[in-house]
Amino acid sequence: MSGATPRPLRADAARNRARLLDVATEVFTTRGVTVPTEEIARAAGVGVGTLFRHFPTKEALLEAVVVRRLETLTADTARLAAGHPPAEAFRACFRLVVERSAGKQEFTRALADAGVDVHASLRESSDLMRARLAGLLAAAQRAGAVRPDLGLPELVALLVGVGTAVEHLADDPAARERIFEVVFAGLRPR
Amino acid sequence: MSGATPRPLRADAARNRARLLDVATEVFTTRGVTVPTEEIARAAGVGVGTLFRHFPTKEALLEAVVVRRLETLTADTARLAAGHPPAEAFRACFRLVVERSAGKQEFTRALADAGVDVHASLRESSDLMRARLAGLLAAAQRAGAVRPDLGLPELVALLVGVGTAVEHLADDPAARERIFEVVFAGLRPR
Amino acid sequence: MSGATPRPLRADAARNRARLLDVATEVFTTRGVTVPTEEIARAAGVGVGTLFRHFPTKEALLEAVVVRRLETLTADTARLAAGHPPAEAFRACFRLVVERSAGKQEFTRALADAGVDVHASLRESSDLMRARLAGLLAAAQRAGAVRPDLGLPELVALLVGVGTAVEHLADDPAARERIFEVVFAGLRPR
Amino acid sequence: MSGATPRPLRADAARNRARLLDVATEVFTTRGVTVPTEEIARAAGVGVGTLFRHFPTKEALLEAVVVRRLETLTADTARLAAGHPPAEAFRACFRLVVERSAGKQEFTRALADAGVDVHASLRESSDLMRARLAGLLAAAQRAGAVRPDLGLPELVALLVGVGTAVEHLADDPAARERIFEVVFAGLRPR
DNA sequence: CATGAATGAGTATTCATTCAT
DNA sequence: GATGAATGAATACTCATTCAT
Repeated sequence: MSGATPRPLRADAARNRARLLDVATEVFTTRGVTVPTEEIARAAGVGVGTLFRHFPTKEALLEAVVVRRLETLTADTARLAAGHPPAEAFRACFRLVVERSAGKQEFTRALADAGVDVHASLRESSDLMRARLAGLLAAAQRAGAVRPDLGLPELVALLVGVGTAVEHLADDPAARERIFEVVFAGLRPR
Repeated sequence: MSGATPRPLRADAARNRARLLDVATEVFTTRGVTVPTEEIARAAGVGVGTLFRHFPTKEALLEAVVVRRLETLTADTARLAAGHPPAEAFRACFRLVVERSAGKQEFTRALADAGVDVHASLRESSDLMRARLAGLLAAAQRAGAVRPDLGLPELVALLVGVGTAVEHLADDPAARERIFEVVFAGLRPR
Repeated sequence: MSGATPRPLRADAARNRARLLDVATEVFTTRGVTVPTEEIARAAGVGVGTLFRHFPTKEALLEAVVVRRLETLTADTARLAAGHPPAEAFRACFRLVVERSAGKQEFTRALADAGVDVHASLRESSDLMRARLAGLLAAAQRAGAVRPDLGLPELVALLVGVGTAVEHLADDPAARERIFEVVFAGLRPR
Repeated sequence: MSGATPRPLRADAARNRARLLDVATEVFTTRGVTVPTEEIARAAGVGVGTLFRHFPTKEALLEAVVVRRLETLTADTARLAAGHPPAEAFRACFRLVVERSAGKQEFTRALADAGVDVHASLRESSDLMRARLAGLLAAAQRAGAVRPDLGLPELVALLVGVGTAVEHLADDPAARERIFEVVFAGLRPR
C-alpha cells in the first residue's frame, strides 16, 4: 500500500526533513495549526522552498506530523503493555493514549476539514494503532476487567473524549485523576 | 443584569438580526468558524454591511451565536429537570447537554473556557449554565446518585468529553448508548 | 448665476441645515475631511438621511462649508478695511485672511481632489473675495505701500502660502510675527 | 548611524524595490496618498504581495518615498551650496528646496512635522536636512545677507509656504519670480 | 538541492449613499 | 420631512504555493 521505497535521501536532506517534522510538531502543538508555513520553515532554519520540497502541501506536513505521532504512540503502547497483566496493561495504555493526545485534537480536525480523506492517508498507521487497541481490549475483556459488550469503536471514542476532557483540567491533577476513576469504574463489567 | 435594554429594533432590522444569528449558527456548526463573513451574509440574504451593522466583528457574531445557544440550553435544562427526581434529572440533563453540544466544538469550548478570558456577555450566560449544572450535581449527590467527590469542573469536562466521544459514534446509536452507560455507571458512588 | 431662489425651508429644516453646517465646519476642521458622514450627522443630532437630504453628497457639504467661510471672510474683510487708510487696510486684511485660512487648506484640496471643478462651484463667492482683494491691492499700490508690479494672482498665492507657513508655527507667536514682517517688508516698493 | 546594513538584496529584488519606490513617488505625488496599494503594485509591474514584502505597510512605503526624496534633496543642496558664496548659496538652495517640494504636500509636510512624532528613519534624514539648512542660514546671516533674527523654524515654515504659493502659480513663471523677489527682499536685514 | 522573492486569490471591515418605515 | 437600516464596492494586508536565482 505504501508502494516502492522512496529513494534514500541525501544526508542533509534527511536531516532537514527530520528537523522540519520536529519543529512542525512543536509549533503546531503550541501555537495551533494556523501558523504560517513560513514561520515553521524559519524555526527549522530552512527556507520555505525546502519545506515545500519535502512536504508538497501544508496539509501534507500536518499529516506527516500526525502519522509520526501515531507511530510513536503505537510503539510505546506495545512496550508499555508488554510487562503487565491484561487489566493493568489496558489501564496503563488508556492513560498513555489519553495523555499523548490531549491538545492534539486540532490536528486531525484540521486534516478532516481540509477535505482530505483522512482515513485513506492515515489509514496504515491508524490501522496499526487500532489493531493494538483491539488486542488490549480483548485481553482485558477475557480477563474480566472490562465489560464484554464494549466494542473497539466505543473504546476509540472514549479515548478521544477523555483526551478532550482532561485537556480542560490541565491544571488540576486531582480532578483529572477523578475523570480516570469514573471512566475505569464505568468500564468494569456489570 | 444585562444592563440597559437596547432600543427596540425596527421590525425588519430585528428580522435580519435573527436571520443572521440562525444562519450563522447553522453555518458555523456545519462548516466551522472559518467561513467567510460574506458567505454568512449571502446565506442570510443580506449584504455584508448589514451583518457588520448588527455584529461589529466576526468574533462578536460568533459570541452572539454561542450565547444564544447557551441560553436556550440553560432554559431547556431547567424545563427538563423540573419534572424529575434528582437522579433522573441529572441523567436526563447530562444527555441533553451532550446531544446539543455534539459537533459544536465552539459551543463546548466556550462552555468550558468560561473561566478564562471570554467576553462579559458570554461569561454571564456561561455562569448561569454552570450554576444550573452545579445545582443538578449537588442534588444528585445528595440523593446518593453520584459520587460525592465529583466537582463542577470535572462534570463540565466530562460533558465536553462525552460530547466529543459521541460525535465519533454519530451513526451507531447502540454504541453511543454504551458510552452513556459507561459514564453513568462510573459516576455512581463507590 | 445662482438661479431661482430655492423654496424657503420649513423652520425646522432650516435649523437642521444650519446646525449641520456649523457642526461640519467644526468637525472637518478639528478632525479632518475624512470623518465619516455618519459622525457629522450624529454630532448634529440628526440622522444621516437628513444630512443627505440637505447636501446630496459629502462633497456638497464640504463645498457649502467652504462657501460659507469665504462669504464670512469677505464680509469681515470689507468691515475691517472700511475704517483704515489703504496701507494699513491692506496689511490688516492680509493678516485676517491668513489667520482665517490657516489649517483649512485641506478643505479646498479635498474638493479639488474630488474632481469637482472647484472654480465652477465656488466661483461666485470666490470671485467676490478676489474682487475685494483686488481693490485692497490697488489702493495700497496707489498709496505707494506695495510694489506696483504685484498682480492679484501673486497676492492670492502669497496669502495661501503664508497661511501654510504660519500653520507650521502655530505655537510660536513671535516666529509667526517674523514671517509677517518678512513678507510685508518684501512687499514694499523697490 | 542607520544601524546594521540590511542584507544585500538579490538583483531582481533590488530592482523591484527601486521600481516600487519610483512608481510610488510618482503616483503619490500626482494622485495623492489615497491611491490603492494595488494600483501602485500594478503600475510597478508586480503583485501586491511583492509590494508588501518590501514595505510591510502602506505607511512604510510612503515613509520610504519621503526619506529618499529628502536624502536626494539634502545631497543636492550640499552640492549646490558648495560652489557659491553664502548669500548666493542661500538663495540658490532656497529656490531648489521650493521647486522640489512644490506639489508634494507629503514631502514638505514631512519636513516640517519632523519635530512631532514621525518614525525614526524619517527623523534621521529630516534632521540632516535641517542641519544643512541651519548651516546655510547661519552663513548667510554672518555674511549680512539675511536678517539676523530669523530662526530655523521660520526658515522651514517659509520654505513650505513659498512652495505652496508657487504651486498656485505653476503656469506663470514671471509671477513665480515675483514671489521669490518679495521673499528675498523681505529676508534682507532691516 | 536550497533559497527566499514573487504571486494573487482571499478576508475582515468601512463608508458614502439609497430607501423602506 | 426625518430616520437609520441596508447596501456593496472598495481597501489594506496575509499566506499557501511556485519558480528564478
